[in-house]
Amino acid sequence: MGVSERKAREKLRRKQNIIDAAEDVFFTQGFENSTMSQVALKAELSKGTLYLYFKSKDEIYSAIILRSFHILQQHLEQVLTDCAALSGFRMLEKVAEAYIKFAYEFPNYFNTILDYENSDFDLKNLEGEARRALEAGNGVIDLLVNAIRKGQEDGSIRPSLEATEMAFVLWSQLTGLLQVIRKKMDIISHYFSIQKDNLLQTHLEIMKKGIELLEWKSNESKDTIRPLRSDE
Amino acid sequence: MGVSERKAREKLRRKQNIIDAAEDVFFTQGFENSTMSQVALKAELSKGTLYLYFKSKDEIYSAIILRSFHILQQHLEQVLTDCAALSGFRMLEKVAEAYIKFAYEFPNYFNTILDYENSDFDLKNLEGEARRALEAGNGVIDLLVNAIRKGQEDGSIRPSLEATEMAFVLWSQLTGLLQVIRKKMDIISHYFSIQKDNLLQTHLEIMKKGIELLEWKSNESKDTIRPLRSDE
DNA sequence: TTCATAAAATGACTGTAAGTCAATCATTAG
DNA sequence: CTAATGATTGACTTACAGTCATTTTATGAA
Repeated sequence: MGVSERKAREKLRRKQNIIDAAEDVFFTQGFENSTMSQVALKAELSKGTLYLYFKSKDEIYSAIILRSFHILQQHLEQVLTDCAALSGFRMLEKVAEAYIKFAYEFPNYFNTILDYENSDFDLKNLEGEARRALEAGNGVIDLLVNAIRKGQEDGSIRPSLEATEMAFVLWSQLTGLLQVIRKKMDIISHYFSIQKDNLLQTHLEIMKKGIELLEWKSNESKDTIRPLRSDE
Repeated sequence: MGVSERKAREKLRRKQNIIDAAEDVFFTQGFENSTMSQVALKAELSKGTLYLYFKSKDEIYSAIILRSFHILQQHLEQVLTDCAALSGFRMLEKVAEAYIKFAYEFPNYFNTILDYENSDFDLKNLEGEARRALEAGNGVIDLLVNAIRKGQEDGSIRPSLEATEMAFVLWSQLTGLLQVIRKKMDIISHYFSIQKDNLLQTHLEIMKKGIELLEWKSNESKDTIRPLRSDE
């Protein structure tokens, strides 16, 4: 008969509509300054109805976080597909660049990822949208792990570091830097004369030296002393 | 006559009492779950009185953040004093270790620093306790900048990277990693078999390779290919 | 000691927003 | 057409941040 299937589809669609409306409201006014009534108005539903689809305001936000990770994951997967011919290390560089690009092209989605990173997750917390968001985040880590493994096999990445550990470290470090840039750059630049592009450049250079594995050639020992900046 | 001086001192002391009480309440129950009435009760004052000393609940939290940065700064300064004889790079390593130690010895203060890092600061936002917290944070960065400059002068740190930029990158990266460890480690370990100590170890190894400047000796080119793990 | 003035403290009150639920409306199937 | 099931509603409850008219306490001059 297909009635229950249709119902289920409609329920899904309405859930997505609510998330769309919530994104609109939250991204415009900020999560704290937004009310469920505003979301309801935008979704053309009553406040009570929202609670038939989501347990709480936070649950809606978790659904947006889940979206953010899915979008990020799609972008990173695209990059990895496009760069399949490159070395594992080069792929990892491309992924880092893609994450940085994501942070600037989708500032609102990136902000939700930052909120996710700062939220406490304990095992009780872990159900519904929140669990799905976590697993989507883990999916992004898996992409990194694969690139790192490839790099360790093709000899472009130091094999002495365990791939999963390295993936978490790289993800956490870059997210930390992007967080400072996003949240504090405007103000910091009143105290220090630094620019976000230079911070990212510095990060990428340090990481390159930190994880890349170079073939041994005596005239290329990049770790050794040099008179001046190697840039440009 | 000294009356107004005494008044000012008493005002300061009572402000600190309120912060003490707020720490107690916020650290026990979490900021969101705490009420101003609870803080007032703990401080043995009425709710209204709190607002004579602080503009808002957030303002009290900012005062706690300020404390956190002061405590961290004191610890890092102590380490830098103790290690004055070491190379700039070794000092930087010691500072990183001290920051990690701080995160574990003062979990509540460290958590407030994480909240600070995730909070939006725009120029209007920037007054009162919040401004002081920001400047205390900048003080920590200055410590790093000095160690880096020293390392670049004594030849232990790559001179090609600008010291202030590098300080921000190092601070942001390590904070990012500590954030993931603090907020997600419990749950992540149900999906990946990783341990916090290994993540920190990996981070420190990568950073060492990334920023340390080595004297050129052909038998020490650490970046070159090697058959197996170099650990142990 | 007394009293007027100012400073500090109070807690009942207001406004706002998350979340609930009894009542209403819509859909389906017999 | 109608009963039953499911979806929707918005007035209501609860909780808390922040306010302010009133009360209490401290100060210093007479």
